[in-house]
Amino acid sequence: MSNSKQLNWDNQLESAKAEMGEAREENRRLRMHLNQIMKDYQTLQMQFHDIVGRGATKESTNTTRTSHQETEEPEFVSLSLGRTSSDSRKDIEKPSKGKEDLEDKQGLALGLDCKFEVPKTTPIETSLKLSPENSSNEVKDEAGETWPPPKGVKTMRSGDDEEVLLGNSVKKARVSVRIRCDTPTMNDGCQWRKYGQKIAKGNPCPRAYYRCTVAPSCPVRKQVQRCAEDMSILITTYEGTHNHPLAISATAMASTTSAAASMLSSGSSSTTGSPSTAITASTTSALRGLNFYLSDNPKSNQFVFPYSSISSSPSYPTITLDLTSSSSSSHFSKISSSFLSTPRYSSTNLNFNSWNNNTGVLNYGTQSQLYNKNNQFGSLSFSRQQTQEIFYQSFMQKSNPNPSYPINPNTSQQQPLPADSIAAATKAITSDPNFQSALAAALTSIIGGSGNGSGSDSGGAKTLGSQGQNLNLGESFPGVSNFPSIVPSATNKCYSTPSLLFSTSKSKSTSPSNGD
DNA sequence: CGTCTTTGACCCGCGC
DNA sequence: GCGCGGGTCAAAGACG
Repeated sequence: MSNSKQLNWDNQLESAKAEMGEAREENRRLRMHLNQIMKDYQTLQMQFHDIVGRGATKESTNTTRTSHQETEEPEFVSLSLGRTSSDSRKDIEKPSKGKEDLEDKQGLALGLDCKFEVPKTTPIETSLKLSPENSSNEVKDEAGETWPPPKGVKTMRSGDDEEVLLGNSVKKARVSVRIRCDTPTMNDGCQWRKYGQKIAKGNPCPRAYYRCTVAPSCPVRKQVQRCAEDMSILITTYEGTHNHPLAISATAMASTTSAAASMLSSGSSSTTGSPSTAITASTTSALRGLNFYLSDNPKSNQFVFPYSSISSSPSYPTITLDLTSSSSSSHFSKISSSFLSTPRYSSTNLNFNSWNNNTGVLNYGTQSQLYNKNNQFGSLSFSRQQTQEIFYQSFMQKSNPNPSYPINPNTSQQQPLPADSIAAATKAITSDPNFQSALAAALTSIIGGSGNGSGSDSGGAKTLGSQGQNLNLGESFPGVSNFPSIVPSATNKCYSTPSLLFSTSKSKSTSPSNGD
């Protein structure tokens, strides 16, 4: 009995080792990639700062920009809010494409470099995969109300030029984000001030109105409301484009919003309310960012929003990103599919449920298989508390795999964790809405990652500070100052876009320190 | 004391 | 024209 058992063990061990070996290699490769990406990022950042520093001659700098854009893209994308996408692509491709290409697919790049593989030339006619039913549904819910069309149509508010540019004939496009969140609002990296609250028809939950206060003239507003059917779902609707530099954590959402605006504007020309809309490359890229790397299928320019929908009511087109799922059990997969890839792949990607009991190791190892399949992040399995770090770690481990993070096959080997506890934790994660939102946020932020330098982000501390703080990755990652930030936070906080927002554990009181 | 949230009132657009 | 509903304003209160 013991013999056979041991044999069994040996076998398992061997296979595990083999897997680990593979994983290790992958790891190394990824690390290298990461390194390179970091370098690129830094370079770009520097250039970007350079440009920015030179000035606010931005208007006229367009020409200059183009030359620089290639490098500054990551940040630029965010700042330009979807208008630059097309340019951005350029740079994206620029960095050793061949290599990155791979990573691209792997999703490992996580948009650090904003590598949208958007088809270059010309706006792509992409068919948004939207479910009309959904769209109508959701939009009805949160976006159904009509926002005043301050900019394009009615009046040009101060500093709304951008919007006007985006769609003079289109009313403000809005982006609705549905996410599971316990907090009254999700931290999207911006600073908001509540200016009103109303009970909307058809929803017992009051709708709160927020205004971006990062810049006095910023036209961006958002509505926050809980879903009537599922109170755990927070629906945040954004409108407008920031007319100021954005905090790193805010860029994702911002770019999405503007991207949506542009997309919808372009789409509106064709058919409102039609499931498919013509999108410009820029839009795509931006939205992609929001979607956490939907699908990088080379074959498809298809802009896949597995859980998003577009609704173009005659005057107020809205994109709804559903980062939740109605079924609590599967909601995570939904999210994962949202940002990892198309649904068909999603299940394989984030194996929060797949715990290797035999080895007591989190399933990172299997990534080799999954990895090869679609390379979207590999398969990551986390234990709740470690998840955040793991996630983060997967980026950071570049130089020193932290033994305490089971994600690393090597380490896991050294530090087998009690399968039970981990399994339980994994389960917990899977079912923890907070984690989902945090994860989503993290991804978003990573993707949208860009200049946090503004500090506006942290400025949100006052308003949103309570909801979460950004701990600049730079802190823990000296080399990268503007790297996406990590936001350790209270368990029940939600983050929509901000950086690596990891809910749960860590220090929930990191707020004030970082931002500035 | 300053800032932010709350909340009732007001304004505006839309449908009937 | 009227009523309804959404969105915004702004005074008052709360909080740090």
